[in-house]
Amino acid sequence: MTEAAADTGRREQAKGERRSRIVRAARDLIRETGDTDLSMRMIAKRAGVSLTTPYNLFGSKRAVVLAVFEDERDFVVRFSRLRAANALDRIFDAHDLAMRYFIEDPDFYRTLWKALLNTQGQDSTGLATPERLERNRAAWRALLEAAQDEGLLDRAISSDLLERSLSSFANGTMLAWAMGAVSTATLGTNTALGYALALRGAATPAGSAILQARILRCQDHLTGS
Amino acid sequence: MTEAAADTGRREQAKGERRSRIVRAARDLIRETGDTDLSMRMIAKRAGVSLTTPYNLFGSKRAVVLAVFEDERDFVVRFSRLRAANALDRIFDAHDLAMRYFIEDPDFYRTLWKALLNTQGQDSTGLATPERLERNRAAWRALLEAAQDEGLLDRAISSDLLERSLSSFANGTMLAWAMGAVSTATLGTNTALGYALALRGAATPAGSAILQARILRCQDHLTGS
DNA sequence: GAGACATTTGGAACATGTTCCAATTTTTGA
DNA sequence: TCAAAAATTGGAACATGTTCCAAATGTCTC
Repeated sequence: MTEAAADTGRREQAKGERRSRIVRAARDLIRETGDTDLSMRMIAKRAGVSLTTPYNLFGSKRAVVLAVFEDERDFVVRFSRLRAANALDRIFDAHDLAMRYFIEDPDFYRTLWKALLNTQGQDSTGLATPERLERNRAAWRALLEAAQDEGLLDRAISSDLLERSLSSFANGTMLAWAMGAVSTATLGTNTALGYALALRGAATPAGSAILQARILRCQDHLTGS
Repeated sequence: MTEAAADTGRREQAKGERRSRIVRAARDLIRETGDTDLSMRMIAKRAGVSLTTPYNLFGSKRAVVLAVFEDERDFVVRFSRLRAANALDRIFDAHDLAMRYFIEDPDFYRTLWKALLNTQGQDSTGLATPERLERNRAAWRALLEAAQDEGLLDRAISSDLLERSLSSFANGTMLAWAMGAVSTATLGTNTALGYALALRGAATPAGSAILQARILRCQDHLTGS
């Protein structure tokens, strides 16, 4: 009996097996039928389990979809590889990294988003698992603090609150996108513009110049051809 | 037969009567039972109409809720009465005006928001009627352009895009609030901070000073006691 | 007033998310 | 090996949003 037997017992292992089969079934169904026909009964049938099993393992349809979302999207691990010259550019590289998912597979992620917005129950756990959320926030805060260290962002403005603002802005744009008010083509530039504006509101003179250039570039891209 | 008889016929009048009875019933139900028990069958019973009538008149439950929302909330008409010294302060006064609804009646509006987020159908008409949306946007744009005229915001940055950014930010924060990630107590300051950051990203040096003060004030309010 | 028209009505129906239950299978611990 | 514990299973049930239908009710035009 090993020391880590507690979470590797046959029972837990089978549970994990079923769990991932359900997530995979949900993902494949969204990929294939895009939005329509994503019912718990179908997911269960596809995963080869009973209808009640997903409820035992996840609790609700929303939780299943959330698991699909988090299974697909873990870009934070790639943050360390960003190599842009200054911290502000690294922030926008990270932003590109995050957006790429949505832009390259819009139908899939739009469906996911819309499903996550359905919070008729009283749980409403937000758009990510608490742990995942905290990891993401910490990664973004690190980027912001690097920009402060490089003298591009004002130290007087809390990196925590700034991160919160950027995140709210991103979610607002994603919401507009999920509802069809923002096209996939302009999604990336739209959020980049918002990031640049908010960051410039917290920038030192040195950072402000860099960000102004980016703002104007985004603007050209959105208004010009 | 009067000149405006076309839309005042007995038939249309009765329709409008039923329409407003349904909206009123939905509003009262949300007010009384807060979130739970807002079903089409209940709305219909309360309004004294058949279950199919709301579908004839509005099309979906979401459309009924949207009608409740717009019936309650038309703050734009009060914009003209804002009398703050400079255009930037007027923007924040307008923001306060908009937020007051949510802060003074959080349960009601949270329920409304959550219902509007449910877009399982393929219509997904956004968070407001197109006409209403355009009116709101125009009002905000006017405020932003006034700030440009007063030399507080940079003319090089499009008021249209800036408005879009502010609106996305507000929606993102409202989303977090509707999902419980942001408390009602901090909702106003949270959105104000985001507005101040984004606006400062588009400000002239004169405007920048005003906004920096506001940013620090918001920050104190959010972090301090 | 009479017929043509438009709407509402009641009711049933469907697919959905979710919960409950007793019966069954699988895993665990001695 | 065997009994106890834990989980899945099948099935039914409930409330929901939504749609369909024939019958009834109202309104308009002549």
